[in-house]
Amino acid sequence: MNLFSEIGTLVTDAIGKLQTEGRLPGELNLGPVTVEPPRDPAHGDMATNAAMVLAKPAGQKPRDIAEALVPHLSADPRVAEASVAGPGFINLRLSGAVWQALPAAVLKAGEAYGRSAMGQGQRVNVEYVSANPTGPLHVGHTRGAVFGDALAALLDYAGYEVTREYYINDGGAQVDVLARSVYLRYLEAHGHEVEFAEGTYPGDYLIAVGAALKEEVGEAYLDQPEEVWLEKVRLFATERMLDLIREDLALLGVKMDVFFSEKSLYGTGRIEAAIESLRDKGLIYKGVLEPPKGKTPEDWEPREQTLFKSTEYGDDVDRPIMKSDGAWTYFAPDIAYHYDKVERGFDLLIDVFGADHGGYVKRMKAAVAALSQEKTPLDIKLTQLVKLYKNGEPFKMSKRAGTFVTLRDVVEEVGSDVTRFVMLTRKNDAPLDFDFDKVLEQSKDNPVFYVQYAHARISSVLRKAQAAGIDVSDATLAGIDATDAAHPSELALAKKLAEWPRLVEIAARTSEPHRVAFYLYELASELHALWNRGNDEPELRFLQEDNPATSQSKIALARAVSVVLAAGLGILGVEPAEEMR
RNA sequence: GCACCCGUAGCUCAGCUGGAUAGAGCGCUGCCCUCCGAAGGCAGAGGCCCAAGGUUCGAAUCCUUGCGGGUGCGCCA
Repeated sequence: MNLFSEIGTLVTDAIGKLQTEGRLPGELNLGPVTVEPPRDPAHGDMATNAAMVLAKPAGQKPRDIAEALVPHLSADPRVAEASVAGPGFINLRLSGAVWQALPAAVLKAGEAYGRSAMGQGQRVNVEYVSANPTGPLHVGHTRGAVFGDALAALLDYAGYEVTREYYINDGGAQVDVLARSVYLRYLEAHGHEVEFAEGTYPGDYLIAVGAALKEEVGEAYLDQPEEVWLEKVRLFATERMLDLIREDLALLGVKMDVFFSEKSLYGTGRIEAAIESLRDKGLIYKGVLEPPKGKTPEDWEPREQTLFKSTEYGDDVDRPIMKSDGAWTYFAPDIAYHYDKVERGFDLLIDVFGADHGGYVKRMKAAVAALSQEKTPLDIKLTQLVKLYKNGEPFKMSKRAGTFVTLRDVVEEVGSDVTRFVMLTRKNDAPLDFDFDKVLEQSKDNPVFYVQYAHARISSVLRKAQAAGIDVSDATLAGIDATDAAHPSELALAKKLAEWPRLVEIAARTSEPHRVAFYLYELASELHALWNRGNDEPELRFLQEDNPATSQSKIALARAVSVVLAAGLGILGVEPAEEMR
């Protein structure tokens, strides 16, 4: 049930009629024809650009085509008025009956109102977070987690089959550093004095891991060389860190379908297989790269490395996959990992990276294009930095001292719902200011509160109606036309509801969950406007104590609003509030 | 130096695969609770959409160049 696509069909049908009449050429691309809400509500309920985009291919004036379409459009009972305006827009005003039937239709569909078949069950893999398993998640990861999770939910809602995936970087040198750091904590647990040198992780969160290691192995690793304990401690520590990360994600309500281990790619021939696949395409060679311009590393010297010819697929320079000492670079297992994703048969891959990985985008796309013979598209979404504030003052964190603001810090301070909603009220590629005090403010400039408040108000109406003995169950309301909700403010609300399915498709197509958050804010705003009018005009209140039938009619509209609010909040991963405290 | 992202109201930001007179919140000005659903609502002021070219019937949106800000740039992950 999507009013805009229904009217869209009406428009294309009308064009079809003109074609059979010979009034328009038979071969026309209807792709650019859109039906959308006009910017100015005075223009009507919907507007189509059909006449303008068909003018050139049809070799006719836009206004002439529009005039010819109008009679076919106004013949439909849903259309109250069709008129030509401006350069050739056709403005449509829909009959009151259409709007009055909408709430019931929403309630019949329930949470599924707004779900779309756009994705056609295509399989999408969304990879997000993928933080190194060397410590707890921090604020930056939080934004990636929230964004990726909402994007996944949005795509699911839009009809895609979504896999949520986390890539564990447990194969590189950083997990050795972790192991050595834990070993120091282990020594400490045995009462030794230790010092955290450069290149180790001094964070307190490893104290417990060191103690747990002592618990596990006793004195076995004391005074032993690295060869004895490194691998075992690494395993032990990464396991613990993953548990920690899983707990952190759970705090936000994020659940992954797949945790994919980088280590599983080593020693199994899988990296080699992926590289071979590239070699077969003539994309692997040995060579020496130019030093990077502008910021040349101190110790630069030309060395021969094994390179991937990523420039073939739009990258700026070819990228090393093997170091001069013969070990793989980080890029090699990444290629193998994406090769695996391609092989698993996904129709679309999405990676969510932090902005600091922006330089990685081109080479990754090049790799996937080469590995899949340009059949599997890879979309990479970057999430920009989060700046923390407290009382308007920037919140400093020191990574060197190992004290950084963690996901847990944030969620424990403001809660999962607020964290998620706030982080989704900004485009992913725009930096985000996160003020611990502002996000908890109970006022209009706090969108979380504002949207929750709207939902809570409707819940309150439902409770009061029930207490007054009025049947306001969804089943009953779904059979009631909102004929007693025909005031302009009420119609405005119904019209906003009609936009929901359309918005879902736009948001999914652009992979921009923030659009959902903004829509919810607008919908809440319409609700509050109507609600407040009830102060001055009691006949606009949802609950009319002395008239159960009218109440049901109006409450059907209100309930439809809360259904959509709940559906939208569901995509964002936020629990709708039944009452405000 | 190169690549990517960004530049919209005093501030923070939306802006629909290009569409009509560019929107919201904050701040500012004025108004709305003797009773009723004010954690709210209504109205107003405030714009060279960074600049200059180009494409188009039509550009904040697409292309080119310049300016300004952020991020990143071999054998780290």
